Amino acid sequence: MAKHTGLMTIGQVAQQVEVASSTLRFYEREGLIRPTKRSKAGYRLFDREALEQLRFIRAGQAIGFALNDIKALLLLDEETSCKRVQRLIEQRLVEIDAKLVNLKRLRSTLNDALGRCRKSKRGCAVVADLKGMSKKRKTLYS
Amino acid sequence: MAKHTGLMTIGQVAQQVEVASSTLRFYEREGLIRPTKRSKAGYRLFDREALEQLRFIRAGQAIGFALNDIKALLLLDEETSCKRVQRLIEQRLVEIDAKLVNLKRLRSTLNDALGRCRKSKRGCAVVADLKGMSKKRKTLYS
DNA sequence: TCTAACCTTTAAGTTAGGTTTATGGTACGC
DNA sequence: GCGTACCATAAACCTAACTTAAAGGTTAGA
Repeated sequence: MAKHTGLMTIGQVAQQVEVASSTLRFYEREGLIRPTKRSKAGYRLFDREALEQLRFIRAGQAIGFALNDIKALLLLDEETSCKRVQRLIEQRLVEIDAKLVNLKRLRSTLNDALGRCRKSKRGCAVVADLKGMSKKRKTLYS
Repeated sequence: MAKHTGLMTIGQVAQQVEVASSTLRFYEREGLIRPTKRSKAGYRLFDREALEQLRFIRAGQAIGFALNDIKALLLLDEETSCKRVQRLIEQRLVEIDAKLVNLKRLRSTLNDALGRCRKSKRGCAVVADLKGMSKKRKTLYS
C-alpha cells in the first residue's frame, strides 16, 4: 500500500498520533485536516506534515482551546501577525486565573469540611456546609 | 394564587433561586426536587423548603458535583453516616489538585509564550510552541 | 369579557467532541 | 481464491444539563 511515496493511510496516522480513525474523519469534516490525496480506491493518504498538524491540534486541545479556536490558529499560518494569537492567549490566561482562584477557594472549603466531617460523630459537616454556601458566594467553580 | 398557604408557583420559585422554570421541571424529572403539591388545575406548588433544597443543589453544582452526585447527597439526609460523602469529597479533592497542577503549568507555558510573542517581529512564538509541545507532555489541562 | 402572563405536557433540539452502526468496497498473506 | 484486516460513506447515537417548540389550559386584572 502506498508503495514508496511516504504516504500513510488513515489507520497508520491514527496509530502514530494515538487517536481513532473515526476522529480523523471527524476532524476532516470539521475542516481541521485534509488528506494529501486519495488512493485510486478512495483511501485517504496523508504525508508526514499531517502528523505535525495533528500534534498541533492535540497540543492546542491540551491547553484548553476549542477545535474552532485551533482551526483559526491553523489558518493563520506562521507568517501572519500574531495579534490574534496574542488575544486568544490573553483570553485563555484570564480564564485560567479565574479558574485557579476558584479552585483554590473550593479546595480549602472542601478540605475544611472534610476535616470536620472526619471528626464529627453524627450529622455531616459537608452537607451542612453546602446548605449554607449559596448564601455566601456566587461561583466557586468554573 | 395559593392564597394564604405559603406556597409558590414554579415561576416564583424560579425567580427566587434564579433558574428557569424549565430547569425546575427538568430537576423534577431527574428526581432532584418534588413539588409539595399540585393546585386544582395541576400547577406545581412549592414550599419554602424547596428553596433550601434548590440552593443546596446549586451550591453542589458550584463546587463541581454532577447532578447525580447531588441526588445521592440529597438522599443521604443528615442523619446518615457521612462515609459516602467523605469519599465523594476526597475524590473531588484529588481531581481539584490535579487540575491545579495542570492549570499552573499551563499558565506559565502560555505566559512565557506570550512574552516571547510580544517581542518577536515576525512568526508566532505561541504557534511555534504548540508545534513542539506535544513531544514534551501528555496533558496540560483537564 | 378580554387579554396578557402564567401554567401544563410531550417531544425534540442544543453544544462539544467525538463514537457507533450499517453497508459495502479493498488489500494482503497463504 | 479465501479470509481477515483495513478502508469508505451516511447517519445515528453518546453525555450533561438544559432549552425550545407545539398545543393547549388557567388566572388575575382592567
